[in-house]
Amino acid sequence: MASETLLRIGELSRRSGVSPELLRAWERRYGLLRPERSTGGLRLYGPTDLERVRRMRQHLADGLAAAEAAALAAGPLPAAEAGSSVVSPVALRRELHDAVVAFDEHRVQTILDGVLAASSLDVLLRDVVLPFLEDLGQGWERGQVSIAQEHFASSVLRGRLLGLARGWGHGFGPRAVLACPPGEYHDLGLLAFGLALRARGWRIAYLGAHTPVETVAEAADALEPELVVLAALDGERWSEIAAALQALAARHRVALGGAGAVAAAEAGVDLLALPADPVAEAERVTALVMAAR
Amino acid sequence: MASETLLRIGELSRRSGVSPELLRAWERRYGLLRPERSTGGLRLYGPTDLERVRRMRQHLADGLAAAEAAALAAGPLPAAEAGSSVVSPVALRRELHDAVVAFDEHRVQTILDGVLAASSLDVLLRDVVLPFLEDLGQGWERGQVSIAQEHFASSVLRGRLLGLARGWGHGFGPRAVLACPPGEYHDLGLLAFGLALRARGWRIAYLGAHTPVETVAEAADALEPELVVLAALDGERWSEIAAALQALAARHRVALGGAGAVAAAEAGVDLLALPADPVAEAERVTALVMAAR
Amino acid sequence: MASETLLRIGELSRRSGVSPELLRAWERRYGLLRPERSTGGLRLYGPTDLERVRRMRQHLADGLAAAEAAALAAGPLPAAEAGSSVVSPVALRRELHDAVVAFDEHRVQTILDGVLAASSLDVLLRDVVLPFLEDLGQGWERGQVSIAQEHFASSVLRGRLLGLARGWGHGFGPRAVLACPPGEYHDLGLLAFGLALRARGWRIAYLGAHTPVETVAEAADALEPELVVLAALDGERWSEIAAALQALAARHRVALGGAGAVAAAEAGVDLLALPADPVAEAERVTALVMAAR
DNA sequence: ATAGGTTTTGTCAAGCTTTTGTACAT
DNA sequence: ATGTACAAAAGCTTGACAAAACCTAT
Repeated sequence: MASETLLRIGELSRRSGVSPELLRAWERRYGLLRPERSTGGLRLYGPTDLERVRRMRQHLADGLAAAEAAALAAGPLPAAEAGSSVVSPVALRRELHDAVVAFDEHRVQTILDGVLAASSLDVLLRDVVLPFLEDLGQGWERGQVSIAQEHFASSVLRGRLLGLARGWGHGFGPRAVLACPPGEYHDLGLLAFGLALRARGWRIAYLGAHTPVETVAEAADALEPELVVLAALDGERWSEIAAALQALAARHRVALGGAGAVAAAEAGVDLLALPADPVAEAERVTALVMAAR
Repeated sequence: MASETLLRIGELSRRSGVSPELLRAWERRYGLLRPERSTGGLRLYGPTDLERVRRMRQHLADGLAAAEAAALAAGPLPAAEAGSSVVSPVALRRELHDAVVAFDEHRVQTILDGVLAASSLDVLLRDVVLPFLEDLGQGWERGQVSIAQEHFASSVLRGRLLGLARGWGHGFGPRAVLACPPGEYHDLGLLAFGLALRARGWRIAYLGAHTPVETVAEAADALEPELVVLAALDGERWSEIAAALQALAARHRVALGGAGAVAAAEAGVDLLALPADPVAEAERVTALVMAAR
Repeated sequence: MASETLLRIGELSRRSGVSPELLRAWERRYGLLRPERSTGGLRLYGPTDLERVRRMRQHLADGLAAAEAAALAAGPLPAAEAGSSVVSPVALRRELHDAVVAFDEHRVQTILDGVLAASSLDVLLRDVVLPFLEDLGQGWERGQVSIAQEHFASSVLRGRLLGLARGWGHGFGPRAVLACPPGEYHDLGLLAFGLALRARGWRIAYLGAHTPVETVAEAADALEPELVVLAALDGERWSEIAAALQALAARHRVALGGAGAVAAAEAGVDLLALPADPVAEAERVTALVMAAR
């Protein structure tokens, strides 16, 4: 606790990636940091200052003006970062794992409640649920989890994510139609993508697993969405539906996610690939659509 | 209410299918509409005007002279169809149907909210959701609903039911392990059965669609439930897994639900059939288990 | 409320997809937005402005004239859209407060629906409803909330919680008899406790506010519950009924909740105090009963 | 239905100011 | 380390303009 590591401006600059001049400018103009001074007048920064600078940069990356970013970053640190019960995503995933192994649905729910209360939806998806699903998808190579537990976990998570999805068709943002291609029954990643889009203002029409491309086309023709997204864990799915995809892409903007999406997208015309994780791709796609308007 | 949507003539024309010139002619000749005017003199039509134009067209199609048609259509609108506070299940299903056809997720949720506020879970399941699913399952013989809308509806309902299922693994009651056999992906009926059990105090472990019988056995061996339930819409599923079912029934009490469940249960030993609707069967099974205690 | 994210026009443009020039034109011509200004005169937009712009665009897409679209979009935001998917408990309580002050029952229900869909019942009770009631009581003391508003909030919340309580006497778990002592009319905390118990599998018999201890004893003698719970906000209630409580505790396990419960429990024999919040106490009591089984 | 004039609305430009990262002199 | 300077980026106001939509009258 008492071991206070005080950094000088050069070290803070190196750790934060912000030039010393700029750090001084932020201090002078916005009072972002209030470093102590050495007897010789050198700035000495405490451990929270680095976190403040990181928040400043995050807000700038979000598009806020420097003055606004600083006003937000200079405020008190939210409890999550302040120190007490900072549970790492890794620890959370292990807790989830234990709860699933015990078929303890209530504990799973409680853990998710905790994450949701302490952080954002993005964090829940990117750092907890999706990595956890990745483990699931890899067949639990350590052999500690049975198929039964995998089914159980899927069910509970699907319920939770669909709960967060309530009302996601409502509003005024751009529309997206989401579906998995025929034969693909793993829709949790797509669900997460839908939630990440929703958090960015989109309206979602969700068709779920195992949907024929013609069916997707019907919905797209009816709704005229800004984006149609198909996602599959299994890269085999794409080749069988290449022709139908092309027909769809002729009338709508179509994106492909999941394994093999890049290859499948390159094999066609006017197909957008979503190779990265759902949250990142939601961010990217949103920027893209906003720019196109 | 200040929130009145005023349309200009072009939009009214688009929505009514009547050319702007004709709309103006009807106004001049018969006084069919009395639009407000913008400061610049443009016509601004209120929400009732569209209805008036539709009535005008209907009367014309019925063979009335334009002057007569206008005289009828210009009259006051009959009291809106709004109102009826106590809604019959049939009306609710039609409302649900309309909302699904429009891909209006929010409306679906609102309708379900209303049912849940006014009645019990049993009513929601037995009289609304399950009959509605039945219609879905019959392929919407009237041809008014596409596969896309069926997928959409399944998704929304699954989310809703899973939301009601939260915490259903917790408590003191008898345990049930629920799953659909391999190849069966329609799990909404099973979900409804689980909820009906939960409302009667059971603890539920839900494995969901497409679960190998061996996987069900794993879970059952781990949890030692009072009851294991497999359900399938597709009666074909049972024969392929008859042997595995017998092995399971040797160690646990096993019940089969859905189409062909009676035949499948009679073909084996110690298999309980659940032929009636999920709510009724939940009641029966509960009585059975209580008696056995 | 220092943590308000203010956007400059460029960022609002990027997020909404509307050019800065057009945003300024909409402001000048229709007063769509009323941004604050920086000291230098730059426009600074609040978080609701983005939603307003989205609504404007939607109305335009629906065919409304810009002037009409703006008139609709400039109005107050409906509760459902105001918040993004996941909101902090603090923000939720503020929203609830606003809805109650406006006597807007539908908005209250919508807010509660959202919490219930996104989180568990425990969260609804522990982090939203109960703190909200606490705030409301204090607001009333300080004269910021009228008695009418408090009554309104109580009745709406009671209706909602009772709706969730449907069927809670059913099942297999341990039984609990719940009541408030004579003179005590605030039963919402007790209701919340009952729901938290129910979520843990208990069967609840609820006698409600202002119940003579003899009446509680009658019910307890008939039902032989694992636990009898009396709760009062007003600590004065206990002394008058100390003797009757002792008689009850001789035949049943009795717990006391609410203000002064600890003192009252210590003043007697075999009385269990429930000093913490209802959810935590429900958890504790359940563990206790499970251990005893 | 057409013609000729008006209103509405999105876009653009010119000239000036504010904001902000970086550089430089002390 | 401090303080000042500077220039690019972003923003402000005013004014104008043209295409689309709409008006009246013939």
